[in-house]
Amino acid sequence: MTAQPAERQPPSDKHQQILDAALRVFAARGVHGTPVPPIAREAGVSVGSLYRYFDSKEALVNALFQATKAKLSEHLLTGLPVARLDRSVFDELWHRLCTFARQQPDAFRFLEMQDHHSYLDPQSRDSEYRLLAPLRQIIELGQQTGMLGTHLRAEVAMALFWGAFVGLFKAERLGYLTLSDQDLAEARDACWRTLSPQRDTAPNNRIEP
Amino acid sequence: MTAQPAERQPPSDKHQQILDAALRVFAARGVHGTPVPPIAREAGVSVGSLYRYFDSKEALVNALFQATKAKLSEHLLTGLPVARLDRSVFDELWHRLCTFARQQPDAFRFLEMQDHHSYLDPQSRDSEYRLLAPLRQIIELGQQTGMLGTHLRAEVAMALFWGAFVGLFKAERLGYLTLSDQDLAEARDACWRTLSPQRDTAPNNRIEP
DNA sequence: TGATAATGAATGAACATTCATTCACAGCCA
DNA sequence: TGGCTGTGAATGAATGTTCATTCATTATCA
Repeated sequence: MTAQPAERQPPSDKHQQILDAALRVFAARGVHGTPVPPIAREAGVSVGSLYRYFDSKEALVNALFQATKAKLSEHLLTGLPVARLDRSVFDELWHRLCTFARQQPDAFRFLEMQDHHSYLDPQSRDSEYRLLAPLRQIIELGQQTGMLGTHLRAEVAMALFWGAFVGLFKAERLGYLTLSDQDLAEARDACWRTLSPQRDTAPNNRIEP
Repeated sequence: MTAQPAERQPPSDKHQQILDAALRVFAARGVHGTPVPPIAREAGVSVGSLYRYFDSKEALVNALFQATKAKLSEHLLTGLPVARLDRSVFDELWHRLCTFARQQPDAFRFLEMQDHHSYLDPQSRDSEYRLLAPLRQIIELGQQTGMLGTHLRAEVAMALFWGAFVGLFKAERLGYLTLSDQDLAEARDACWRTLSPQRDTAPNNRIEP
């Protein structure tokens, strides 16, 4: 993008400073609830500068959404062995979800909040799909190879799983609980049991090998 | 305008009309994203009248939140047999959740949206607790009577379950899937399996009868 | 010096809230 | 009966505030 070789600190990247600040403020107060001047203040720049880097608040929201979505996609999917979905891959995916939610709580929250939907342009909505599609593919693959049960349609399985994970961290953020590592491991096991083939009550609907 | 003495419609309750309209508009556009005049228009009253019934937008949001939360509590808990949590009680609870989400989608959405949190007063936050506390008690009871597994702390189990359910309908609202009755039944079974005692991998930690 | 970046007060649009006025009707009087 | 009046709900233009955005000015640097 820029051709500067040297910049020690990344002061060149006011662009990035602004995105970072916006993420913090949006995560705390929502998009509709956040005026532009506080974003600039948080980023340590003037309002005018902010508008030098982003055409409008809407453009800022969309850029932030896509960047954050891409960061999550990369964090979850990069190098993930997707040839098959067995227990170890599932555990790895869970671990990555947890580290993202823990290390980048603002990003996680921002992506899950709904109040920016009216701002999002088609490209942002696409970026949503670029995360969800691979995840669904992984689940479908798991079902085809018999590692996951087929008692749930893949879309339904994904909605349940994703919702459960989000619910966990949402409950923590709202102060209803505090998640220990053991809690997370137990929740992971519970989710795996939900997705894995039924052993007792289900009729035989396994796929021929 | 009309001089009818016997009020056929219940125009007496402008209060209720305004609450109903606000629910519709908030569910569609969010609280921060909704100006007051559209609410009044949707309710068929003037802005001035709205302010006769509610001191401020904030007061309206809080009244609506508490009323809606109470409606959900009543829908879920009234007459629910809570002496024990067995499969039939769980199914009944699931059924009630589904009918609420289906019949009152605006109410369901409004309660789940986060963007009104900055508006909520302590009393509204209390009303949140009045729904969650009984649900957690039910889960704890289920664990004590051995109907539910103890592999998850009750708070964690609740967060997973609630999150999964919300995720299901959120995915439908966003157009990622369409939930058939069969999907809902299968999701219900999957959630029950998540909560019920582990049969294969768990050590014996049942409670003495 | 000229070009580019940064600034924050200024601008106008959109907002929440108010209030002077209208309106419908019940009670009252002649 | 027909007109007069007090009352309080209803109205929406007016008000002051907050917002997103602009731009004249200043600072920076090559």
